Amino acid sequence: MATIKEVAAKSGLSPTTVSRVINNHPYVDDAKRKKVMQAMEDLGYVPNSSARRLRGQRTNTIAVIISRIVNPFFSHLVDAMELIAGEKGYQLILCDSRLDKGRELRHLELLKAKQVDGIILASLQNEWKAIEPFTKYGPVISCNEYDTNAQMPVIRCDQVYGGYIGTKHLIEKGHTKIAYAGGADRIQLTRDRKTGVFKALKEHGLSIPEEWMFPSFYGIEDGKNIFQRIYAMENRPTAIFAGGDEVAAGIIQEAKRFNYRIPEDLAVIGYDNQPIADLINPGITTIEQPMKLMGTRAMEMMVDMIAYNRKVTYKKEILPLQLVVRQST
Amino acid sequence: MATIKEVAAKSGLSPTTVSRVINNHPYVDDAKRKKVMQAMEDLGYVPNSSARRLRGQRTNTIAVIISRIVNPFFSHLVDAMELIAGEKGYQLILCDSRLDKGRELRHLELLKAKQVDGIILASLQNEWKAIEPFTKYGPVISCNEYDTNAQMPVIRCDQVYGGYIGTKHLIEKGHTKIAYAGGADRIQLTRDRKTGVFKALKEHGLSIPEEWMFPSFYGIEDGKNIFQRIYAMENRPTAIFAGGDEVAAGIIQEAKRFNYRIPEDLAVIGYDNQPIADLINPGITTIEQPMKLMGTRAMEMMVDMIAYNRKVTYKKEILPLQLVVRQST
DNA sequence: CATTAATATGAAACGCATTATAAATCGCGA
DNA sequence: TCGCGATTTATAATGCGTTTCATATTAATG
Repeated sequence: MATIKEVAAKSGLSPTTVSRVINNHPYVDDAKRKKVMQAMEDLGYVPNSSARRLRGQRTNTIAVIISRIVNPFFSHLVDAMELIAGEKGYQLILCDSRLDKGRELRHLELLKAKQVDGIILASLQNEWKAIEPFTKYGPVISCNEYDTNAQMPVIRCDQVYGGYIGTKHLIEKGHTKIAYAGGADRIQLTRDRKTGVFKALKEHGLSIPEEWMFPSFYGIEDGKNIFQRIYAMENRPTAIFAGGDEVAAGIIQEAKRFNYRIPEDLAVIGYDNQPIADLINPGITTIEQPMKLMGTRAMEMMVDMIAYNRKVTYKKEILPLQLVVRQST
Repeated sequence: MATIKEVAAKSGLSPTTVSRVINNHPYVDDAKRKKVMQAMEDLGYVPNSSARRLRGQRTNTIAVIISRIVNPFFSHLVDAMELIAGEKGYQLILCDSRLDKGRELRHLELLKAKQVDGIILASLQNEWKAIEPFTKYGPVISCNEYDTNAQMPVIRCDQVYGGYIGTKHLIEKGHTKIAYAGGADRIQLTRDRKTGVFKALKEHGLSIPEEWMFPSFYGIEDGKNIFQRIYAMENRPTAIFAGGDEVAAGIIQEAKRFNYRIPEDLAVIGYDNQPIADLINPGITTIEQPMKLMGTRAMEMMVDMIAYNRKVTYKKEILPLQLVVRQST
C-alpha cells in the first residue's frame, strides 16, 4: 500500500535516502536513518517486490523442474533445494513436468520472461537441442538426470557405477539368472545404469535373455506386474535388478502373496534408498543416491552462477553412490 | 533482451499497438497484427514479467506454505495444487515452514511485498493472532490445518469424525484396551481428532489411561519407539490409534521384530491412507484423507478469490473422510 | 590555510509494459 | 454533405524502487 514516496514524505527526506536505508548503503546520517526506519514502521511499509525486480533486473527466484513431486526421490531433492534457496535469499518455484515434454518447455519459458533468475532441471524430458535455446537467457543446470551431449553444468551420480555394483552384488551372492527392470531407454541415466549392469554381467560371462528385460517400469503396480510375468515363466530368474525401490517393493509384495521367498527364491535389489526400502519386510537392498547432497549442491551451484553471473563453462560434478545391503538379497 | 520498444520500432508501430497484440485487445488492424507478430518472432521477444507485474499489480503467483514436503501427505497436496495452478495460469512458490513459526511468518511476508497474489496455508505453526495482520494484504486461506477462531476461508476434513470412526472401528473389533498416539495438542486438528476418539470411547464407557497416551509422535522412528514403550509395559493395550500411517508403520515393523502378531496381539489403525499403508504387510487400516481433492479445492478457491478480488467472508468447506479397512485391525 | 577526500542528500533518469487520453480515419444514416 | 459512433493508432502518464549525477557539507592532509 505505502510507497517509498510516502515514507520519504513522512520522514521529510527523499526517496533516495529511504532507499539507502532499506538497502544498507553507507553515507546515511544515523539520526535520519532512524527517522526513516520509524516512518517505515509507522506506515507498515515493505518495498514492492515487482518494482525492485524491474529496476534490479533480478528476481531472486529460482525454478526447479521435476517430473513428479509425489515421488519421494524428488520430494527429498526439492526439500534440500528449498532449504538452501531460503538461506541464500531465493524463492523457489516448483514446476512439475509430469513427464511431459510440452510442460517442461513451458516451464523453461519462465527464464525468457525473466520471471526467474535460473532453472534447475531435475527432469529431462526434452533433448538438449530443445533446451539449448533457453540457456542464453540465464543459467540452466541439470541435476540428477543428464544428457551426455548437453553443454550445461550438471550435478549427478555415476549411474554406470550404480548398475555395476548392484549387479556385482547379485553375482557375488551366487546368482547367474538375473533379470532387469529399468526405465525408458530414451533416458541417458537409465541407459548408463543398464550399461553398468551389463558390464558386471559380462565380466562374469553372463547375459540376460530378452524375456527377462522389463523396460519402462516405475511404480509399485509395475513391480507387482513384473512379478506376475516372472511367475508365469517356465524358466525363472533367481534375482532381479530393479530400477527403483518402488518397483522392488511391488515385486516383493506380490512375491509374498504367491508364497515366494525373498531372497531365497528371488533376490531383489532396488535403487534410490528411499524410506520404504527400510520399511517393508524384508528390507530392500538398494543403491543409495545422495538426494540431499545432490539437491544442496545443485542449488548452491545455481546461486553461485547467478551471483557471479559467470558464463560457467560446462561443469560436471559427480557424486558417490553406494550399495546398502538389507535382506532382499 | 528485446523490449516492447524494439518490437515497436521493428514493426514500425507504437508500443501501444504491440501491447494490444500481446494482450489480444480489439481494434488492431489484421495486417499490422501480423507485422507485430513477425517482429516479435524475429526478435525472440517475450514480455518482461517484472514490468507486467509492476504495472498490472498482479504477480500470477501463489505461495503454498507446508510443514514438510518430504511428508507424502504434503507432496500429494502440493501435487494437486501445482496442477490446478498451472491450468489457471499461476506459478507456485513452495514454502516449507519446517515446523518453525518464524519461517512461516517470514513466508507470509511474501504477501506484504506483493511477491505473490495469495497464500495457501497448509501448515499452521502460528496462532491466528499472528497471521491475521497479513490478511489485509491479500487472500490467505488455510487448507487441511485450521484454527477454530481464525477468520479465514478453510478447506479441511472433519477430524472429530475421523477420530470417531477409527476408534469406533477398533471398538467394534472387540477392543477395550486402546492406546492413542497423536500429534501435538497445540494443533487444533490434533485436538479435534482426539475429541473424536474420546467421543467414541465414551459412548462405550471406555477411556485411556495416561500411560497409553503418546502425544507428539510423527514418523516411523517414533512409531518404533512407541512399540518399545508398549512392549515394556505390564498392562498392554490391544489396539492403538495412530495419528499417521508412518507412525502406524513404525509400530507394526517394530512389533514384528518382537514376534508380536498384528492384529491379533495389537491392532493398529493409521491415518491419511498414504501409499505405505497399502504397501507394508499387514496392510494398515487407516482413515483416508482426500489430499488430491483438498489441494484442488484450495487452489481453485484461491484463484477465485484473486480473480474476483472478493473479500470472501469466512468460508468453510469440509471434505469427507472415510475408513479404509486392511489387515492391521 | 588551502585543498583533496570522505560524507551526506536530493533531483531526475531508468527499468518495461500497460493504460488513459487524445486524435485521426472510416462508415453509415439523416 | 454533415454528424456521430466505431475503428485504429500514437503520445504520455503510470506503477515503484534503484541508480546516476550533481551538489553541499565536513573532515583530513600537507
